[in-house]
Amino acid sequence: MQGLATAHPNRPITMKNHLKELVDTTLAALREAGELTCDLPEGIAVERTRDPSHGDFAVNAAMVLARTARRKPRDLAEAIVARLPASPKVAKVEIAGPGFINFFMTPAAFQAAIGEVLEAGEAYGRSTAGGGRHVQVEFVSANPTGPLHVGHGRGAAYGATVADLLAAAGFRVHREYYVNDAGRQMDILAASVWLRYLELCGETLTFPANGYKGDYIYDIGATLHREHGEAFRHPVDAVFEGVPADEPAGGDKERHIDGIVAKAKALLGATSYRTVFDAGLDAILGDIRQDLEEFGVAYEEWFSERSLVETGAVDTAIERLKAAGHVYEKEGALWFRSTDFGDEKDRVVVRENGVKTYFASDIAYHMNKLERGFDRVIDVWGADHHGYVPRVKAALSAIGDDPSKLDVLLVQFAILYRGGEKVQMSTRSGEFVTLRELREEVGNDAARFFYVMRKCEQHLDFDLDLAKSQSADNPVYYIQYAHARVCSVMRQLEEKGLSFDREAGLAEAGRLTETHEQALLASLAKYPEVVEAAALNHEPHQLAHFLREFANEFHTYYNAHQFLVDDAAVRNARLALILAVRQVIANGLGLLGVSAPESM
RNA sequence: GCGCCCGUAGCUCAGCUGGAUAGAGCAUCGGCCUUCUAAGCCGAGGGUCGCAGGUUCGAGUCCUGCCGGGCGCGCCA
Repeated sequence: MQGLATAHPNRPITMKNHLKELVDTTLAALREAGELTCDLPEGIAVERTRDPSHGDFAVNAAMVLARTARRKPRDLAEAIVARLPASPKVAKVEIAGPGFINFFMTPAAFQAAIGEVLEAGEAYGRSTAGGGRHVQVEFVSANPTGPLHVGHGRGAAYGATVADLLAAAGFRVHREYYVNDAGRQMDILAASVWLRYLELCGETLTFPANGYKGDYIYDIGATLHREHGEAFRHPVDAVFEGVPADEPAGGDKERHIDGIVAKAKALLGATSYRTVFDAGLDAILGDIRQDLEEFGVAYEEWFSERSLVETGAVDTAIERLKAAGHVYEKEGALWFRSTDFGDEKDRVVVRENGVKTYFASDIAYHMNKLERGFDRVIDVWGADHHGYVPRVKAALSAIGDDPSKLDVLLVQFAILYRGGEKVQMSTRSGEFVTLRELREEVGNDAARFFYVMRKCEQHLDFDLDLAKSQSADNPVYYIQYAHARVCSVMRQLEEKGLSFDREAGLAEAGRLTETHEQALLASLAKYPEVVEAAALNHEPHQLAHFLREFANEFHTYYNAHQFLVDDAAVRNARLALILAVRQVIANGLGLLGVSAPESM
């Protein structure tokens, strides 16, 4: 009853993989015997059937082989079935339709899942598909110029879940946040903080149109004022003297803000400027870290862009592009000829004014990633950055790295709805909906779940009312409720003075003959396949959908049958089953970053 | 104009990388609580998979061309 010798006690092989092995063995045997002379084409797969009358699994090998082997699918199917090794898990094999080989699994094969789940516990669903390969997942990486908003939230939930799924699938995962702590936007932040600070010192000024206007800038300015007094105070006249006019005054807001940044650096001097700069960076980055931590999102590394600049990595990257002959000068700027690698236009790496572009840092960063020896590098970006993918891959190609090691996963926008109406978000006025506000409104569990409910390339309609509702309509509560119900049954067991014997339950698994029970057993066995597929395809929504359906199967069972029955054999078997259900729900929700409450 | 993503039931979406008769939830209508939590369950109706071609044993899925929606096309990040 324990399956084949290939099964590891703690890492039970899935039924699907078991059948795949049987088929592979058979095909190899056929070739050795000379019955099959052609090579094996791609696409031979074991699939779950949709219709139970077709068995539990189907293999398409005969149809896929038909053309290259120049034989009729049904003849091939018969040849395969004739050589198929016997398995205690397989009850019956049939050839059907155009040449499908349908497998009917034994009840014992399904019942074994309960023991496997309870034995593995939290580890159930983990696999070694990743083979310990080292994969980096970089996600969120929002500029530390303000709090995370709801758009970042989706990237956070998605990236964290993809990372956790990959870890569950046997990859070594390195989660990383790229901190853009260098560059113009950060200088603008520092200038914004400084101006608010000057206001607190008593200066009166017109705040730049292009400055950061959020309330948090005041807070940082206030902290600065509290800790350093008037050490950084300069008269406004000196600050604005010679600075190009701002946009509302008929000027250019970009030139205006750049002028103020230059003044800040000049008036404050390097050391003081750095203090102001760091006050902004540290406050905002600290806030982001705390926000993500509270959201259940953890990182192995916070990688500093500034460190790339300071170690000369950016210069090295440009030198490598130059040495490879893919750089030229035009109109005073230094260009990377990315069109040689499929990009639609060439890109500037060093501007006319001598300042390196963000893209230059990013080339250095991705070079650095591959140098660190990751087998795969995954970037999770907002979909509005999709135009950026070709140029990064072009840069990797240009310096002789392998661009296929980089996967960029593009996450579409999340649109919030409240009362059926779109929630307006405008970053311009500084009045955006922050991730923290969202978490406070709907809770971490609903936020994490809703964010990954859809494929990443699908626009997400985030219904705030639904996320908050405590009803069956809300998939999060629906799934959590299934978990809580099992816990409740176990509490009732004690209150009623009844006993539960797990070993007896496993031994009596043959008593689980109801259709509801068989559906649950099949789902228990399917769960590891779902985790693996969700991980390899970077599709957390597959797991979310599975859990919704799985919870439905449980609620149906709950309503149809009593678990705490007098017949001890049946009771033990049913309780063992629902404990396994509880374990799978807890494991699945855990991978999604959602809690599994014991009572609701 | 060019590029990327999306188009499946009234609404929101799945569809396991090309398989067998296209599925859920919501909404609508009709049932189920003296029994382990009704935060639940059961049933019914609802479809030209945007349109037109093509590839093959087989297409919602792959290719081409249109149509519609979103996003992007800076010496910004």
